[in-house]
Amino acid sequence: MAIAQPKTKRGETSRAVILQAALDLFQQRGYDATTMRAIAGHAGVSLGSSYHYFPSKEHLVLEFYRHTHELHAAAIAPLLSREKDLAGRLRGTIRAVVITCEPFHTVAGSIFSTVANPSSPLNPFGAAAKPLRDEVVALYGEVVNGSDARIPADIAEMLPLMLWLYQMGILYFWIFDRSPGRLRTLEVIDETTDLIVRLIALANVPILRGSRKRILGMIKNIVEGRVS
Amino acid sequence: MAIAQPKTKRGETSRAVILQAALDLFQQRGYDATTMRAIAGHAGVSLGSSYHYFPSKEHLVLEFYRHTHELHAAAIAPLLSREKDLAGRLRGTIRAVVITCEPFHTVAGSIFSTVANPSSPLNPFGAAAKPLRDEVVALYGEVVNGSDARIPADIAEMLPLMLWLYQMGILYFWIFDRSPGRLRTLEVIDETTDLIVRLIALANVPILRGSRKRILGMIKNIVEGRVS
DNA sequence: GCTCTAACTTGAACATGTTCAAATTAAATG
DNA sequence: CATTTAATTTGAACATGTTCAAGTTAGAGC
Repeated sequence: MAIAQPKTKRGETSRAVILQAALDLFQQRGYDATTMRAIAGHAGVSLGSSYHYFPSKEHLVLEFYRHTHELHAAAIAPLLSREKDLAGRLRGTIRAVVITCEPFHTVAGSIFSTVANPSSPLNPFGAAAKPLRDEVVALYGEVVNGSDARIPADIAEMLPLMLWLYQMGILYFWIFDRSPGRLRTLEVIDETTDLIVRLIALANVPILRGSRKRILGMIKNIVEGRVS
Repeated sequence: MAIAQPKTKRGETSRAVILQAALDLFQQRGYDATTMRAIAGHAGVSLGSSYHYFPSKEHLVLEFYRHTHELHAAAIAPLLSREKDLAGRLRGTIRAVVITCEPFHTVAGSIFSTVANPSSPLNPFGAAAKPLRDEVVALYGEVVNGSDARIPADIAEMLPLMLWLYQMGILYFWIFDRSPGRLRTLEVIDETTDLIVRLIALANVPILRGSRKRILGMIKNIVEGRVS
């Protein structure tokens, strides 16, 4: 059940070659059409060997996610060091998510369901996904903190986590998007990022103070029980 | 692939007995632990016979949902004819959802993932789920329209659909909720329903007019491409 | 170089969702 | 009642994720 970390050169090679085969096949054929036997076959190892390094097919998906996250982080590095406007940073970051994931669009649907499953070890709120989740949330922390926007402290505290959630929402929309070039998703991104920045600015309006406090308090309360 | 409607007394009986066995076993053992062979066995029919009436195990889940929806609708009927306050109607309705679903809490997790899968015929945004989805949205229409709240027309138009989405969000929270008596979910319901009503009232504040129009326009735009 | 142990590898076996061609049943038709 | 036809039922067969006991390999300790 526990993931066996390779303790040998040979083991490392095996793990790497299995993972690479899995990534290739997922991308080529999609999640469902990629059998564990095919992965093992392409990797040149036996079926049982794959299970030595990856306790289940789902665990290979987690690596898949890590892979796309690294692509994404690399893609937005220039933007984050150049752009200071919050809306620009946010829009660029989220656009880069769907652009990075575009080659995996056909895969994404079936993967999403395994990930949304609360009883799956991979679900985004669970323990196994924590390291990756923390990385993504930290990335949004950088998006927020590197901007010249002046954001109230109580909002700034929760914002990265909420943007991570927002990103998942966009991805879910993107999965369904059949428009050419995924234009509809890009439109929605432009509109929502603008809106988010606008709402943050509005949060200081006196009449909204009360609701703002309540919303933030509630989110904090909710988050503590789940993503901790 | 297409669902075979029974055309005989005998066929109707078979379908009913299979469905009943499935509902029982799902509730007793959960989705994953209930095998198609067990369902067939308990129903006293052969494995192949089950597939004659239900193209897949997932299709049995849809019937499970319909079942809980009917329980829910019956449970809130008295409330809807008595209570006129929007917050009260909303709170009571959503509370009734989680209370109705409580016996299925252990099942719900694994079911959720099959339903969230965009490639599944059962995903809430898809065609197969439309009849049931329409019923639920209509129910929220009744929650809204039967209240004495004065709601701007543009909001009233979208509100039932958004409340349906809100209900799904609550259910997703509820699935994770391990607190005794599922108290945390009930708390969140109380807070969020209040908040929703408050935000609807705030939507008329002049400074929010612009954002309100944009948000509603965007939601309308999004919804048209998916839940149509 | 030999031995021993832990790491690694293997493939058969199992469980379960799904398919399908053949057998059976029931009802309509004459 | 006999025949025909469509509906229904069946269980074997298949694909695939997963497990596991047994075999193989490589490196540490001497």
